Amino acid sequence: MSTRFKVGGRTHTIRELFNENSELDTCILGWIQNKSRVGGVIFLTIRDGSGYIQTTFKKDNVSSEVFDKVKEATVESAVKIVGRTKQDKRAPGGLEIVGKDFETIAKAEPWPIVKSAVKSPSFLYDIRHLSIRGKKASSVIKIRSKVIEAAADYFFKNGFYLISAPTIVQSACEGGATLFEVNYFGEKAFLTQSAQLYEEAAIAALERVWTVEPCFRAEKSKTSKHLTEFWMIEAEVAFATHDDIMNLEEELVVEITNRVAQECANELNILGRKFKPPEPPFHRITYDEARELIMKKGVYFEWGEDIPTEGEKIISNEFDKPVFIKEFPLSARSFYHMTKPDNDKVTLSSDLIAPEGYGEITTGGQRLSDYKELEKRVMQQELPRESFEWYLELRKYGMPPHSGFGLGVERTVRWIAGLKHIRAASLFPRTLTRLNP
RNA sequence: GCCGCUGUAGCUUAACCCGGUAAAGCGGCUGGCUGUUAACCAGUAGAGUGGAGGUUCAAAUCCUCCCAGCGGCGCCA
Repeated sequence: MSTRFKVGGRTHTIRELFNENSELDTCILGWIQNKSRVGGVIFLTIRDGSGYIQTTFKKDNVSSEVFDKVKEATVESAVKIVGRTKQDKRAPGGLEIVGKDFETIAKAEPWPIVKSAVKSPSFLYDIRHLSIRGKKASSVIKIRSKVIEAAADYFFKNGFYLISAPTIVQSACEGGATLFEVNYFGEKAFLTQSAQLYEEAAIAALERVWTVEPCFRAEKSKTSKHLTEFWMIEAEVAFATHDDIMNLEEELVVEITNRVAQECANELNILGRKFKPPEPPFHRITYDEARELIMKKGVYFEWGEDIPTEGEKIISNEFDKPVFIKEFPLSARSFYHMTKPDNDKVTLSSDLIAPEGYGEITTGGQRLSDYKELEKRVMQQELPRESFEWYLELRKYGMPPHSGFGLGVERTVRWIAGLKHIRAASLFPRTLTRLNP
C-alpha cells in the first residue's frame, strides 16, 4: 500500500509492521479474524488487506472501559486498534500488538462460519460473500491478482497494447449452441465467448495486442474445470506463426509462475501448495503422438475427435511441466484455424496442458488470413454469414499471417494454487447450478 | 443430456439397512479461567428430519413424484 494513501487514522498496514524490526506505536484498522479469552487476557487476530497480526489486551494494562469494549467485540467486526508492537515468541509470526485502546467501527453479528463449515463446500459457496474472508479463499484471490499483474507486466514489456473488446456481440466465435442469449433492444445478441475476432481487427492498427476479459459459455458442463463465466487473457500478434505464438505462451507462463512463486510464497503456503515454476523449454508433441500415447494406456478415441478428459489427464500426468499438444485435426477445431501447407486436415494450433492432472490452460494457433479460404469455411460450417462479414472483410485489406492464443485465468490459478475445483479460483463463481451470490 | 450419491438444530454428523414418535460436537447465550493459536471447564436454549402424496395402529426410517446440491462422464476452454 502506498504511504501517501492513508485512511481512517491508520498509521501502518499489518505488512508494514512485520517489515519494521523495532517496536513502535501504531494504529491499525481491520477485522477480528479470531478471538479467544483466557481470564484477564484477550487475544484478537486482526486481519487487514495486507496480512494478519495478533493483538493482546490485558486487564491489568488497560482501563476497565477499554477491556469491556474488547470483551464485547465479536468476530468479523471492523475495528481500530491502538497499541505498541512487541516481539513475542508465543505470537504467530513472532510479533504482536500490545493493545492500549480499542474501538469497534462496525459490529458483526455471530459469524456463521465455524470450523465444521469447512467440510461443506455448498454451504461455503451459498455464503461466498462472507466466506471469501477466509485465509484460504482470500489467498487464492491474491494469487489470481498476481497472475494478471504478471501477465500485464510481461505484455507491456514486450510492446503489446491492451485493448478491450465488446462483451455483447452478434457473432459466435466458437460453436453457436453454447452462447448466452441477451435481448438487445428487441434484437438477438449474445455474451461473448472470446475477444479473438476483435483482436484480429486490432492488430492491423497496433500489431501486438492483448486483453483480459470475461468470457461466457452456456455449456452444460458439470466438471471441476468449467465455469460459465471465466476470464481469459488473450493475445494476437501480426506476422507471427504458430511456432512464434507457442514461444510467446511459454515465456508468459514462465513469467507468471515465477512471479507467483516469488511474490505469493505466503499465500501458497497458506494453501499448503508446494509449487515449483516450470523451466523452459516446454515439451511439444503432436496430436498424433498424444493419441498414440493415450491409446497405449488403454483409452481409445477416433482420429479427428477432440481428446477425451481421461486422455488429457494421461498427457497431463505424463510430463513434469506444461506440454503443448499441437496440430489438432480441423474437425476438432473452430472455423478460423489455418491448416498445414501440406495437409488440409490438420491445423496449426495447439493446447497447452498443465501438469499434475490439471489439464488444458491455453489454446492458440495461426488464423486463416486468406479471404477465399475463410469464406469457404464459413459456408461449410453454415455460420450466419452476415454476422461474420466484417471479420471476412479484414482479409481484403492487407491481412498478413497472424497468430494468437487465449489463456484461461481461473484454470491457470487452479493449477498454480493446486485447487481441486475451478470455482475456488473465482471470487463469485458462476457454474451450472450457481448464480447467487 | 447421461450415470451415481446426498438432503436431519446456524454448521458437521448420529438414528435409516432390521418403522415405535430425534442424539451429539461445534457455534449461540450465562458464568469461570492472565498466553490463546480449531483453547479449556460448568450450565443453558435451539430441530420434528428438503417438499407433496402414499403404505401402516405408528414414518427421519418403506414406496412414488418433485425440488435442491454434490461427484463424475459427455460436450467444451
